[in-house]
Amino acid sequence: MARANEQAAAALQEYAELFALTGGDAFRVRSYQKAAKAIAGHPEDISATDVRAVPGVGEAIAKKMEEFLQRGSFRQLDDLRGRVPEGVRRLTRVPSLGPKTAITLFEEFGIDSPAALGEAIAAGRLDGVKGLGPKTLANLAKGVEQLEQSGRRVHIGVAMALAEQVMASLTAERVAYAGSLRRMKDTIGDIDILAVAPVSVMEEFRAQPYVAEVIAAGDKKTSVRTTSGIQVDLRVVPAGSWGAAMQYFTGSKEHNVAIREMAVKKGWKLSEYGLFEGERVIAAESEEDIYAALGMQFVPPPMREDGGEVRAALRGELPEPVRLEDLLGDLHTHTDLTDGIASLEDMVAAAHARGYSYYAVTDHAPDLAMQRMTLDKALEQRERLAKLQRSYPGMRLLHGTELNIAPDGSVDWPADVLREFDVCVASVHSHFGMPRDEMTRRFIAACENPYVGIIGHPTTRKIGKREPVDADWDAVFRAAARTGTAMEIDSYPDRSDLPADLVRLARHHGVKFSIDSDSHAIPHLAHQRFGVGIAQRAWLTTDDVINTWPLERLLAFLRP
DNA sequence: GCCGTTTTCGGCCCGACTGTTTTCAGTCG
Repeated sequence: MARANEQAAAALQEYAELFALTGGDAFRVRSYQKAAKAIAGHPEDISATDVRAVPGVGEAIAKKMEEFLQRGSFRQLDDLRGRVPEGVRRLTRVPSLGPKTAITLFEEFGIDSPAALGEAIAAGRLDGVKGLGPKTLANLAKGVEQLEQSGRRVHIGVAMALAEQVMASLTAERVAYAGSLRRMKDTIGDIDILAVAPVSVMEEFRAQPYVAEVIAAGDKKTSVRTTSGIQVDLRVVPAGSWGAAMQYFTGSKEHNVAIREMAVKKGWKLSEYGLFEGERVIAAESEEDIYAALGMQFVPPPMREDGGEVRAALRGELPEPVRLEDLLGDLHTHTDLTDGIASLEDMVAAAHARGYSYYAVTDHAPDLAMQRMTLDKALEQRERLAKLQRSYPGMRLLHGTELNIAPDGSVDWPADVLREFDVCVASVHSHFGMPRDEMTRRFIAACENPYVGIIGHPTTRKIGKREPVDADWDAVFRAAARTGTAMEIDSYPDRSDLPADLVRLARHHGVKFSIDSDSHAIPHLAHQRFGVGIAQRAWLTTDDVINTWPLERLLAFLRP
């Protein structure tokens, strides 16, 4: 995805939020949001083409975007930023707190941040206020607490985009990211970048426009806080110690402790500069050399969590984790027939360009009323897909649907409709707060539907925004294994759902998985790499992942 | 602010849930 698109879309999205907070017309807010979404998902770089070509962008938004491309902001955005404190914007991050309440809290009570809201509630300053009863206040207090707990961590999509931007901005012989980002954790606290470069790279780094504050500036390490609030550490390392430095700074700390203990037992010393026997260098230039010298298999970064990988690697029993290139297709994607922004034809063309053997289109079904889906529309799409199939002899197009799992576990359509789809993904989209036992029954009922092949984004969490639902996952996974229902690893980075610990648990029960992008735009197709990271963290092999399987095996699995 | 086999103004994805209210506002997907 072009960086200019992302940044321009983020500015427009921010403007939409601020516009709503200042009481702006709701339809205009929606226009801005819609345009922001379309720009972010537009395959062409808007700094190189006319932004008016993006659907939902008219003259007024185009002017704003052109000004943004010129100078990194636009006048109306500057105005509103000056009028609304940053903390008031963060108020709307509190679940169930929207723009109307946020602006009231600010204007009438001077509450200008989630923390201030927490204090006001605790002090009883909002008791008896019209529209804010005791339950609402209790909910808001809980929401504030959740928000504070999630801290400054960001999801991997945000961190990866920033890391790639930083790496592209530096002049270096060699540059890479390490740390929890390289281990593909779903949330990232700060970003570690390693470089082989002259010391002048530090000055170049500090002068970048994304740097808001320099925290520490030295020859070997520079730390900055970026404009997005994320800390980035840049370390310059000697070329000869590259592997040792990557190994050391990738972590995890626990993994490194285990590795270093092994080195000590052999009378050696492992540091960020290399593996040494006294003064003699045993290995330092590559990570592979270091692991080999220690008599163990190379451990892929996502598996470096001291979760048994050291022992397995010493015995040569480390499984070969699934790789991005093992995926033969994507089984959960959307088009503009529901809430995607790209047409069926464009999505399929983009999927073909990625070299897939098969590709499923799974737009929403009628129970999600806002999507205005009907059976007629679905059948019409099936015909279009069948016609399109003729143009793609090497890629099998699968007609699927993303069903909605109702509170009782039922889905949108009866059996005679479901059986005609190639792929039925079923997901929870509402009633997130059901009690644990009811939620468990809900998932089990969905698994027991013979036509449901995949449970989509099972926990429904959104990182930093919505907590996972509560269910007895052991019971759900047992049902999934028994009924041959795959659990999805939804690769959309703010979902990252299932998370790795639950994937491990599910695998233990014998569950299979589908690593899907849940794409709503062409650039989202590439998000599968994040799902592969989750799968690697959970030690999944190709045998565990149904969309690495050849078409015939996949279809046999999905068929009731 | 965008858009048009509704064509330059008047619509704009619709419905449900929650907590508040006594008929509704705000939020969410």
